Amino acid sequence: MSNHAHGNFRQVTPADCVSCPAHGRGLFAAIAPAERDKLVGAFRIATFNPRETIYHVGDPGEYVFILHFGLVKLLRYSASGAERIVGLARSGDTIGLAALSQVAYRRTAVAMSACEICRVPAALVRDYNRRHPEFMAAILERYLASSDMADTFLTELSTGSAHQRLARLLLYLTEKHDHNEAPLLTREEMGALLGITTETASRITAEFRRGGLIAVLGADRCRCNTEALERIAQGM
Amino acid sequence: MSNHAHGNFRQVTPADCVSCPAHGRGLFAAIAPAERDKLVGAFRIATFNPRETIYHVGDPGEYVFILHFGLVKLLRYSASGAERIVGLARSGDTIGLAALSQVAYRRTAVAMSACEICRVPAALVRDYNRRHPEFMAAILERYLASSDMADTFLTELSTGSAHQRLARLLLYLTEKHDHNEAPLLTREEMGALLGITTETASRITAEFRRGGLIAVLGADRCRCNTEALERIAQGM
DNA sequence: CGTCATTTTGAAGCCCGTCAATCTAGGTGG
DNA sequence: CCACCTAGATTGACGGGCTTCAAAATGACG
Repeated sequence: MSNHAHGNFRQVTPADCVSCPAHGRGLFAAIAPAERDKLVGAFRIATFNPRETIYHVGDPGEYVFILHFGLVKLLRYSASGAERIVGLARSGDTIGLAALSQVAYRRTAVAMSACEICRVPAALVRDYNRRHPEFMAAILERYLASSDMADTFLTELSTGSAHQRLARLLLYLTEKHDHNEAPLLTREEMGALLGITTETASRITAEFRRGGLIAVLGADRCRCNTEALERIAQGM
Repeated sequence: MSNHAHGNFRQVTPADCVSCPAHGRGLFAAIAPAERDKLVGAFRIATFNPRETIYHVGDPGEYVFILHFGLVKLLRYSASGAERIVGLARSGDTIGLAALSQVAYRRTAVAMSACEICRVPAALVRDYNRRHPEFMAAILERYLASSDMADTFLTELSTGSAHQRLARLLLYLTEKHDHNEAPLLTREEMGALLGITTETASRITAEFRRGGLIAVLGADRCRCNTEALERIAQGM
């Protein structure tokens, strides 16, 4: 199964939660540590390299995943086989919520960078919620966040000119980082995210770089001129 | 408040649930009738005319709404004020789920046709779930459906040529009706849904009509040649 | 150094956005 | 009853932005 093909899954101890990169932000952020310590025995931590699949559309939904660090893309495939990115997950985000409804995953989740995730059995979440109904608030909060992101994708990243879309994407990716840094996606990923071709993504990225709107730092990071990108995002 | 500006809200009795157009499909479809009868006293049924607002983005989320019949659009406004339709609701669908998280509505819900809705206090749903944790499954199912729709909007209705998008939209609207009928949207609504201009929506609609791909029935209904539209949707 | 994937750039064509005019239908008041 | 008004739909003309197809450049890696 593709969700077992990669990542070294190791057991989780209460100590892991204390030092967790997503501490205070994950699905279980709000529950009492003593309660959480009773659950973590069933958790597993795993790392993924770029391009590795965390779960695949159609896989039976047995786990939800809490992203500790890294960037994950959520994919749907069109009838023609082309992939479209319908969501992104970052540190603290929970993915695979469909597992809570005991159905197969609706999307494919693929690491875009080095990632660490915490794998939680969906049955355990359902059972815990049965005994602590107030936990539903935490679950609904995740779904609300995912619904919000979908709206952002539709309003910000799927409308306007290609220049505007790419500017908005860079600003979106900058949000969660310091010093106006953002992960630099491949041109193909930009295309799949924005509904444009790889060539157009490349052309505009190169243009932004020449114009000093972005500065490439490493192989996969860049620094953004947010003020200038903001102007482009708004169509000026 | 815009969600009180329209619609005649009237009390609900158990008898209403028996004859409910969304019977067997609404949020409370799975619970025991005896249990439901204890809740319905707090429900309110209302009707809305086209263009009337059910709730507005920013309104405090106090209710979830179960759509009995009709078509509702869910809107987000871009920074420039242009409206983008990020979702549609049809018979049996539940809207306003953000209310369960005790936050303001994230979208605006507007009737596109004559609608009847059942208004349910969010506090009542949260309370019922506290006493019957297994009810969470029904709630998660609604969120999953809304997530699925968002993915469809991104993959089917925001990619490909304008011809493809409009064909896919007509097929999507046909799904829930007999005899290949579909509600006929205004050109402006088509544009807001597909990320194209009103003029383009008009041009292609007229083209489809001339080509016999759709036949206008009344002011707001049409019959679709699904086989031909299917071919266009796939890019032939 | 050679290979392969990715990125960049070029050239041509078309789809769609923009601006504008015309047409249609429904509603109102004289 | 009809002239008038208005909102929405339709159609035209034009230009530009994006896609498509193609080739060259870059860079990672054995």
